[in-house]
Amino acid sequence: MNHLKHRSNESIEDYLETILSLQKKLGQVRSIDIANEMNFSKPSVSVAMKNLREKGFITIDDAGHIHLTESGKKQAEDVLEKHTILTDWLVSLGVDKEIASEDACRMEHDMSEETFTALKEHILNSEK
Amino acid sequence: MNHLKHRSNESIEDYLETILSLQKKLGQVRSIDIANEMNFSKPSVSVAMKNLREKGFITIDDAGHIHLTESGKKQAEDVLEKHTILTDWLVSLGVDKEIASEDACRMEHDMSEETFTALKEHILNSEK
DNA sequence: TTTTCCAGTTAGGTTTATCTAACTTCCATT
DNA sequence: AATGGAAGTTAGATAAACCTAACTGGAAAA
Repeated sequence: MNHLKHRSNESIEDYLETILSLQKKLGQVRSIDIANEMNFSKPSVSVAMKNLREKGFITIDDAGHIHLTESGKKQAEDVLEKHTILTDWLVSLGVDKEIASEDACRMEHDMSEETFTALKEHILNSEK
Repeated sequence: MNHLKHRSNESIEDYLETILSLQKKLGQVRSIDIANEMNFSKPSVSVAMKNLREKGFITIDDAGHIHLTESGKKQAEDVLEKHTILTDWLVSLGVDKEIASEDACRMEHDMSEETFTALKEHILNSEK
């Protein structure tokens, strides 16, 4: 058992994923939309957005609309892909959709690339 | 996407799992053994053990040996089972053993009972 | 017997990510 | 023009889980 690596940026990944998801759903994204979606307070999101901006994952325009940068978008897409694939797969195993999504939301941050690749391969083979 | 439930007692589960695992490996378990195994400082473990004791998951005898209570043992066994099954399964998908164990160590806290049951079922069916 | 070492504890500090309260700004309505 | 509401920010609090430094207490070694 190894207890070294630990959820370095789960919070960041969650925000980026939510931004991308809201972008698809609403067309544009403001802090308040994120707060509503994630059930966080406005200040929490405000501070988190400042952090994401400083890390170069998003920009915020004069209207307060949030845009993913290249690196932000890449990370968001990675996480969202994991979320989607995990959820669909769990549902295909018979897990309730709601629960599958909740579990995926946590597992998506914990899987190494290697494990994710192997899982995708496995799903592909199972479909045949 | 649901952002409500969040890793309530991952730390506790990790400690309980380690205690059970060390119990099997060493026969008896002291705080220092846990600190060494998990690469945590002595004070961190000391405080965590106080917490586990207060929650009724362990007892500590005069010699400083740590024993799981019924409820502690049950939870430890649950987590350890998840760890083992997840690791074995990932390995069977071609994931490197070391990485599989690391990923399992994190994912084991993320899966609902429902998901875990479905996964076990799936593994069973795949073996046929 | 004295010293040294090891296990454990206490005190206090750090980081992360949340919260509430209270403020600012701006826009829209009256 | 004044008021009210919505979005965002700032300040300060909190909780969890780790850390280091420094202490205690007992057992083994000198």
